[in-house]
Amino acid sequence: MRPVPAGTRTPTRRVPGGVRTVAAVDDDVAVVWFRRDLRLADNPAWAAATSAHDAVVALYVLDHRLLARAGAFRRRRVLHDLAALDRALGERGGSLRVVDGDAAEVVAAEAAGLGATDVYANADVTPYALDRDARADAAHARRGLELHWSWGSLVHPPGTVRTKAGSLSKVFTPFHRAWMAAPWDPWPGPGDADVVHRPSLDLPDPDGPYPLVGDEQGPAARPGEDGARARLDVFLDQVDRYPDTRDLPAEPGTSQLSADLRFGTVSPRTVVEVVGEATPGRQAFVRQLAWRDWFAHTIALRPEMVEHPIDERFEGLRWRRDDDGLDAWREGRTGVPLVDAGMRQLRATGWMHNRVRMVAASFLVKNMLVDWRLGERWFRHLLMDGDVPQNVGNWQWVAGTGPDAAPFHRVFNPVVQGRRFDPTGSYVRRWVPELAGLDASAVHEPWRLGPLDLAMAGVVLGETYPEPIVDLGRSRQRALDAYDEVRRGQPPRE
DNA sequence: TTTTGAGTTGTTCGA
DNA sequence: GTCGAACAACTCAAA
Repeated sequence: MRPVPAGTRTPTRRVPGGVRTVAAVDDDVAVVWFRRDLRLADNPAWAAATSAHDAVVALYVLDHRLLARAGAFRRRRVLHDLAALDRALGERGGSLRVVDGDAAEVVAAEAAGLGATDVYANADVTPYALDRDARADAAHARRGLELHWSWGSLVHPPGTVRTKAGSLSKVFTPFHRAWMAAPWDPWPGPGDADVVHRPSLDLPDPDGPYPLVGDEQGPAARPGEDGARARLDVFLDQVDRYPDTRDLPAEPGTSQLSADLRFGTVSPRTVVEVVGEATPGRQAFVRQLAWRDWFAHTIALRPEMVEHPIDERFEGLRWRRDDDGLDAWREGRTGVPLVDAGMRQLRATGWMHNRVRMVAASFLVKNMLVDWRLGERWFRHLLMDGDVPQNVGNWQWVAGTGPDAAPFHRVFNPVVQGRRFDPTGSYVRRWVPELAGLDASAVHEPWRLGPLDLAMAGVVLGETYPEPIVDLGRSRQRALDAYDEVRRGQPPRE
């Protein structure tokens, strides 16, 4: 990195009419490559660049391959977050320069075109990102540029939370202990470099002509750092009740920060610092962020887990092919109310309550005996917070194919889960309105009512609402048998 | 090396 | 309906 020459500082100028100019060519300009860290506060790459250089260009590369794959909710969210970042940069006299192309090549070309020698970015852990970033390293090296990496998306970077033997724990609890004890050097604050305005592509219209899957009725959450901070403030008022409300899908008991953490509109360290550990509720919430780090660290070490069960024995499990069932699951018409409610919430809003994610995932993998990878793909597509390490990690956890496998099989019973966590049935009634006439005692298992009682509630099973596509008891046993077979290494029986 | 303790989020059964 | 006990019975971390 070039030392900052004294006396060459050229402030970005505003000319009459509000058109901002490009910084002078002889400025010491660096590039900050934004990716999943769409914030200026508590952003190590941003801090490093703005501290070491006179001026910075904020760069974002539209990856149309990723945008096309993302569901409409996530795509909308990231485009709104980018617009918010652009506004925040505007307040510093600059803007976000948006380009498209192959990021690995484009970033280096942009830096070279600016006469910059240094590029700053926060690292990522997915196989896709690792490949792209390795190619970016090579492209920068070819041009004689330096690409500086920081960690900004995790509380602790991969490799820094170890067991006594120096490895990454395969069990969460010891990881959590080590994670809590890991030392904390706060990330440095930003410097006062000028933020340069560069001509830019327009951001795609967030509501533009991409194919839609859901019905797009989701609430328009406030994007960007301001939105994240507002959500954090709301959550702080209720975090002390978190242990009591976190599992109730009808209550606003969770932080609603998942998409913010996904796109980096808030720093996970900021969240940990602000929440603190003063009460059991705060401790329980911070523990969730340790899970987030744990899955990221695990995938950094085992990138193949995106496509393959960590426990290789499960490659041999004979998953059922059930195209109609998979469609029913996706569309929220399995006939199992809590599952259907969650799947419809996902389609309609791009978000599903975590408790219900577990129940819906368990239903697909255990009761339907469908390969977890198909469910993972669907969730990842639709979730606004869809994030490979988190989604894959949680799906493998539910499937029992991943780390931290319990010594025995856990098959969630969606009726029991519904009675326990949606005791009034209000969550089900909200998302499965055709069951709205059923009371709390019947809404989680309408098939237990007689036709007369159902008719009085306006329900005709098989017509207004499906019969369950599987028998919960029998399908549970089928899953236990299939899992036993695999775990005991027995050859498949014919 | 061996041993011991323990494991996010569960289910079912019977009193 | 609620509650406590029984179930399951593997793998990892750490002493």
